[in-house]
Amino acid sequence: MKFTKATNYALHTMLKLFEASPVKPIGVQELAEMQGVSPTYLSKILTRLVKTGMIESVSGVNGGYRLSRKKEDMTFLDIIHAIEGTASLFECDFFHGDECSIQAVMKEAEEKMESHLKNTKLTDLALKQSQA
Amino acid sequence: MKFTKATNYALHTMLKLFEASPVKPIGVQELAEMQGVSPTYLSKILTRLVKTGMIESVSGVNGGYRLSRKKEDMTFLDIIHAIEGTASLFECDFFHGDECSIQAVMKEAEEKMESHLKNTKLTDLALKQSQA
DNA sequence: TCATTCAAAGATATCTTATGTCTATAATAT
DNA sequence: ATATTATAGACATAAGATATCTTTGAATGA
Repeated sequence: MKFTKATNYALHTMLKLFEASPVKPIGVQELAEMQGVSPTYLSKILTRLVKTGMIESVSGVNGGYRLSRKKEDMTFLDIIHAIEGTASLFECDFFHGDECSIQAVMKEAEEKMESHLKNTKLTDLALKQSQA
Repeated sequence: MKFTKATNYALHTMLKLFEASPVKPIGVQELAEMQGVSPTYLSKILTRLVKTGMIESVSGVNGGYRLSRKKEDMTFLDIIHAIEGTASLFECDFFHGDECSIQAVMKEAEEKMESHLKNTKLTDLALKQSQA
């Protein structure tokens, strides 16, 4: 079990967009080069962020991507869910009488992780960096 | 990102062994049938638990598997690590000046989950079931 | 209007991992 | 000895990750 590279690309791109102008979009070309990944592949990842409404895409000359929401709202969990999906990390499909007690524990554990990711926003990270 | 089915098999098997006799082993045949998985495949999974010292195997007639440690010591995290490995769930291999701040957040989140899995033992689960 | 510059979407390719099966081998009890 | 059982290794298949390439469509600037 591992987070996908796509999630890493998404997080780094979001951080970059966060630090950039909220008006002038950044082309996928530049974003991709920055991370050593092909533009078309990154674009495919970013399209998923567009669909969740976290970023906007602008076609045409001088187009690209920029944040769409208030900066303060962007949580790690939002970004991760957009890429990895929202399904539970552990699913027991055996037939038990009622709910699987093992699954209950796994779910609790997952919620601890998600809670931290939900409470951490891009803002927090930018703040951290400016302090360093 | 998902936990593997192998982890689910391992957890359920451990719970079964936990509830069973600490002396008389249970054959992989029975354990496999219980979960609708082939004996050789389950055996491959259980061998990893043997290598970490959590369970013992007994060859030959009336052989099988049984717990090897004190029941109170068995944590979810031990079992999961034995199957999934202990590597971090998120690894940023980009070149940043110092540590990647995104990775730092992800690591914290993972530790929240691991903390819960480390503090939850098979004992806790058995207790829960007897109460229900 | 027209050419250029972009993102979006679809088809396809490759590699890795998950999820097994099958067979041969070693250990053990009767 | 023989039947039973775990172990190990080779092998097979399917799914997911990680892309690339090409076409399409939208927006802009001239």
